[in-house]
Amino acid sequence: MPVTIYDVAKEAGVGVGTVSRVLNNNPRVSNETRQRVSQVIERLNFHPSPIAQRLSLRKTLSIGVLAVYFTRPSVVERLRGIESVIADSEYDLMVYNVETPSRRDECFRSTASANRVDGLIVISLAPADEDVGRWASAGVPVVLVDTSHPTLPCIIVDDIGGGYSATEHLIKLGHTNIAFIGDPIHTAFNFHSSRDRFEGMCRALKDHNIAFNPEYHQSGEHGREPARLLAHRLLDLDDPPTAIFAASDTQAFGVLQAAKERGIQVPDELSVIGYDDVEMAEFLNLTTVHQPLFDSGLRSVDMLLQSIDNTDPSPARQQLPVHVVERSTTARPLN
Amino acid sequence: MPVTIYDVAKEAGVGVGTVSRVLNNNPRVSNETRQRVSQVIERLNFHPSPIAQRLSLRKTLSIGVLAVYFTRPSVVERLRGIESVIADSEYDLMVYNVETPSRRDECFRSTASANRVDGLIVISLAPADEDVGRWASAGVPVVLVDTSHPTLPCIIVDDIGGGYSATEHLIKLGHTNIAFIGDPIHTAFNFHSSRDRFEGMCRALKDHNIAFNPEYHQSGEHGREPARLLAHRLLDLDDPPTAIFAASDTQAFGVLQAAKERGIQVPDELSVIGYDDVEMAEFLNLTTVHQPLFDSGLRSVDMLLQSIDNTDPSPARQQLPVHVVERSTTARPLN
DNA sequence: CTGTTAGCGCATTCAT
DNA sequence: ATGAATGCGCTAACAG
Repeated sequence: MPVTIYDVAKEAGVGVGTVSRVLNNNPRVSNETRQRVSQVIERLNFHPSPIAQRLSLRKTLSIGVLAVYFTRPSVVERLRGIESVIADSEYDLMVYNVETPSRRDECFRSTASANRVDGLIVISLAPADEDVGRWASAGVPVVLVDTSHPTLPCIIVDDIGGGYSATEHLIKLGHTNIAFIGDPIHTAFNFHSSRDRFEGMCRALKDHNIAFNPEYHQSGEHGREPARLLAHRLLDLDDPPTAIFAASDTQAFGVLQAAKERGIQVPDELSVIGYDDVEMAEFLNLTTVHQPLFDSGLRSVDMLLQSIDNTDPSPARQQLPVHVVERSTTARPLN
Repeated sequence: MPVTIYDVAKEAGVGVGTVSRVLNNNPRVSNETRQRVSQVIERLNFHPSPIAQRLSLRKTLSIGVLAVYFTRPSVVERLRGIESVIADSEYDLMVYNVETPSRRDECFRSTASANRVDGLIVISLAPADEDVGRWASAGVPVVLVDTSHPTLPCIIVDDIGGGYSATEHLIKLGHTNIAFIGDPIHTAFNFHSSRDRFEGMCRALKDHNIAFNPEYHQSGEHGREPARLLAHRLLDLDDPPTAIFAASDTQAFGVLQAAKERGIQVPDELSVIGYDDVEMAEFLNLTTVHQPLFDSGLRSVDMLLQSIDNTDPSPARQQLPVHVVERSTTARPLN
């Protein structure tokens, strides 16, 4: 039913090889026949079958993106960066959303067989050596975003540094009673960012000789609502914190909500700082740590395309900068 | 380099046909050989090449989703619905994000050649008859979401009804000075939802014998910031509205921001109602019109898969219900 | 039940 | 410069 390269060849009175050549802008074809063939292609509205091309080329012409909770604002922003460069390439974008460990394993496995994707971008998921081995032996280039592995190229942000900066910002304002709200220590996906940001906080505290009250460390499922509950718990303390550092903007929003519910003024009675600088952060005037999400997606594709072309196996490692964006949820403590 | 079906066949001492049969659970294989072949498949870690399968089956085994601004909260939610059912199917998900008319046209065209996708879901973009014709002649099933066409199956929400309900909610509260903030009348993509919601508003006003002040109709680029500016313009009026209906939650957020900037109390001095009920709406206690976004994605895939299997050309048309969710940004007008 | 073979639509030698 | 032939990896129809 669909028109094939043979139809074009016959109609133009040439061989399929010639048609293929004009299709691929191969210079080894006379201008005259090129014209003629092009006309026929146009007239027959012929489009080469991507699938046949792929089989013949032994390439899938598509790159896969493996994301956890691709509905989260930060992930969406990364995806947008990825899509923006893929759109201008010859590749198709295949999205795999994972929300359970089993789904993750399935995705890790299925992408590791040849002929599925020409390259893979993994966001925030830490692959095991075993997974990395499978990709390697299948010859599938992989670049990691917001996660890392010794033998894989990756784009990371300095979460420890970010946590440090956020805390330092608070300290310089005069806070010493600083609390932290983050993800559980052990998540199903072994996320590291919340942990690292907390680590950065601890270092900053230590560098400034501020003792950390263990009660000030609260963690729970990622999300606004859990964070709201944790904030209440913090505010219920005999000696409540004067500032709260949330491991993500989403969680910071929960803190804001809790403060509002108790009639606690932000930033006068309580300073709040988040992390990510998602779009809503600006709207809510949330002081937060900005990280280049869109850019991280962008760069990951660049790296991937590069490692697809070059067989250069240099496991590059880019660390993107972060900086705190001061808005109106942080201020000097009252007394 | 990759292990093929031939390798398996040779290793197992059978023909490729047999291997193919066990691969596809064809019953015409003795249990004994099935065992043996399976073992070899396992041992060689063989995975059939999807591309070769596709070429042979004359199916792409992938479905495309064409979305505008897939970073918008409402779109993300739809995508999530789509992905959730695709993940459990044999199909791959290819995402095409369009942010310019030319990119849209390119996508419309490229998906309309056979062998690109087995089916297509188009979100919020209104295809021209010409496009529809191309898909039809290429034999590509298409289902529309949040947009429609006489000859295509589509999932829509009752935007007019939603606009009507939102307005009625305001009217019942006692408002008569009701303004509207929406997208431009003519957008690059000819979006209809904002228009329809406004239409619903007009009908409600008319049914309640309330005259509409033309000055109360403001439209501008979609987004929080433009909406904020429009809200200020509204509030600058000699006879400012006591309630504002925004065509989307994002725009309602802009209105909230403007009110805050002027120290206008919401809902006491100004009622605000949005549309969509995105996640942030709940956080901000925004009264809004809820529409089943996730569900719309879900259903669209169901319809698509169905119209891929059945050659049943019944252009189904599902209209999903909407309802206003009353939270804390609407109240009786002051006087 | 199972092996063999002919496509699927295109890219690519290899001759010419 | 161009046509013919071969292969990409798999499915399905056809023999046996």
